[in-house]
Amino acid sequence: MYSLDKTDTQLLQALSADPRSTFVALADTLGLSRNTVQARMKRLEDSGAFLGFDRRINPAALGYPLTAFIEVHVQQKRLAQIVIDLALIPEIVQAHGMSGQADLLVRVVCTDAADLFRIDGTILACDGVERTETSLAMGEVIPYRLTPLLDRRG
Amino acid sequence: MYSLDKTDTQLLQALSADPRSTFVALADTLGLSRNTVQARMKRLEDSGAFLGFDRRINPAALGYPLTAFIEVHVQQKRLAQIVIDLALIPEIVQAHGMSGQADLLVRVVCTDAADLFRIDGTILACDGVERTETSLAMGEVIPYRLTPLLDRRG
DNA sequence: CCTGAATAGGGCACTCTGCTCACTATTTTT
DNA sequence: AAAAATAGTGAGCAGAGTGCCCTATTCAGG
Repeated sequence: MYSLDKTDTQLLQALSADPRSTFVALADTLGLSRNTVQARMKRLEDSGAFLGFDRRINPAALGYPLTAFIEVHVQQKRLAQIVIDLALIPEIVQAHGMSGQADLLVRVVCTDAADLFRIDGTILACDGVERTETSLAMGEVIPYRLTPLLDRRG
Repeated sequence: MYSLDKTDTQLLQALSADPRSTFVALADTLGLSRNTVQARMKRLEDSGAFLGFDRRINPAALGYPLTAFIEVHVQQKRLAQIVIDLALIPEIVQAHGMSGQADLLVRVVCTDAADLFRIDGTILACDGVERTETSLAMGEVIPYRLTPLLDRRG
């Protein structure tokens, strides 16, 4: 496994600060040549340091202003099938398999409280799902970030 | 508030399929002129349909292969200060304020179980934090997606 | 019937990209 | 110590994409 050196970290920092910035701009910022930046970026991509590109879409713009997290308790041996069933529910935007109280942590978006109630029902209706616990997200008090981790590497 | 029409939805679909695709490519795919695509994208940007750009970085590449979710119960009137304190912990990559069982749902990354234990301790040490419940994420069984929602508008 | 919005098509200067090549340091291997 | 791999630099070039401009056409609503 490839491990990042200081220059790589600086690259990632610069990219976090401005994900749109071009190779030319990065080279300029870090005082490297464009070739070097390009080579390192390619290496980072190949090594899997990037999960990909993203133009993040606001669910609210799509008409789903509410986000909720639903803990799902299931019959564990049916887990695989349940995941397949859940994947069919469009309002589920993400799900993690968990080790802990719940078996699954599901993130859903919805139009309003009634919609959330309906989605919860749909989840409960899946064969093998035993119980759910719903929590409405009031806000993202710490928006997703990796900057502090990058900064610590100096 | 601007509401998306069919063409906008198709644009977002095409972008979800390939976030890197250029205006030229989008115009080509949808059978529109480049000017139209550019105009619509600008409108979408201005209307807040995009949350921004992202070159997603793999925390594992940074040396944090583990992800966990920690439910945090707090003295509610100290919530604001607690959020500030939590924001100082670099391993916290995201946090939501919740209405439900817990007051906060915190997402952390860590190097190993011992590291998670330490981070949990740091959270508990914050003034006003009463209790935490930690769950280790075993995997992202449904990766973040908005495609099904977009497709439904078809 | 007229107006305004959306779209299309053309054009132009500029930047970025992907690629290649030659040259220089630095480090590793033999 | 000599040879070889590795990383970086600087230059150049063709192609693609962008941002911006202007104009013509279509079409729905007043």
